[in-house]
Amino acid sequence: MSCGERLAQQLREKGYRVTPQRTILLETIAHKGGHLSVQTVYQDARERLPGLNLATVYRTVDSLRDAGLIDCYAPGSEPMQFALRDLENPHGHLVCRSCGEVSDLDLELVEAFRQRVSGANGFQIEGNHLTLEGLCAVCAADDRVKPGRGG
Amino acid sequence: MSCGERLAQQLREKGYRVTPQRTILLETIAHKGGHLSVQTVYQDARERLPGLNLATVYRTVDSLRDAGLIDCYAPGSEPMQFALRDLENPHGHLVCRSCGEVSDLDLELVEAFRQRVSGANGFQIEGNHLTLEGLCAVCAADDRVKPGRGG
DNA sequence: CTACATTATGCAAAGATTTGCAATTACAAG
DNA sequence: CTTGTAATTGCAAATCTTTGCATAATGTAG
Repeated sequence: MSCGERLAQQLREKGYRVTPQRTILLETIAHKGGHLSVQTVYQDARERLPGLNLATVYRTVDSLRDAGLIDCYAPGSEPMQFALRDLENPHGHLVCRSCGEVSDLDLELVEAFRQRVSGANGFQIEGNHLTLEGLCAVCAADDRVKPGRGG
Repeated sequence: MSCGERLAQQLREKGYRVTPQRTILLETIAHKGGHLSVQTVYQDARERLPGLNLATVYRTVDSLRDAGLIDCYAPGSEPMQFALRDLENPHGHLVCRSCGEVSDLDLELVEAFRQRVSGANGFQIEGNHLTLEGLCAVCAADDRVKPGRGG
């Protein structure tokens, strides 16, 4: 079973229908790998399925996210991005507000926090979808980045 | 010194210029209170400053966020929302993916997590801007919400 | 108060994302 | 394989958000 087929199977198990559009989008996402934008995936997938509509890509991304196959995040004010969820090594995302760099966040670190929040508020944070904004180590060290804004 | 004046002062101290637009937007935000959308604030502020442009509101919200006067978050797929930062009681936001409810997250809970992440990745999470998605206590208890999607 | 450098605004256009609706299609059941 | 229902798609239009550029305004220094 190919990678794309396995993902389609996961999707079906979540109660979603497996359509040619979704299959091709899933294959495209898996093939490209890394952090993707809607536009990127759209243009790539369109070569194999010319009639594909942008709205479908948006809706599919939403479905894939709901199904837990991909994780989404919005780096800064740029268009949304997403990545295939890594089942071997589940992790969150840390997005640097200054340089836009996206790094991985170990889920173990999240878990303790998750439980404390759950205990205090009853709120269930989604560890896997977790995306946090802030400053990466490099930019945080750079004093110029934010303070006072007085370059 | 009025509330709006104090906020304008904070803005100036961060290196931003204080313009009529910003002043009125700040007053509007402070006056309305709670969780606001760009549209809401735009329409309200426009009554006092008819020439006000929507792009200016977007840019101002961005500046206020940078200056740390407001906190932004995007509940679900709806338009962005924001709220005046509560200096007396700094907190993050918990947004329920199911019902959209926004609740407050005690910053103390975040702090320990923040430090662990900082230690592991050198990444500095912005506690004050922190907005987390997940399921609120009510929706999490509701079994129908997500699992299997086989309602 | 005046002049200056820089930042902010308005406007219009572009880009990103969502939504309503009719036609199509996947999947389950017979 | 045929039938029926509910989910999905494409399309077009509506929303939301960002951006380029010329003009106007702020805050600083003389």
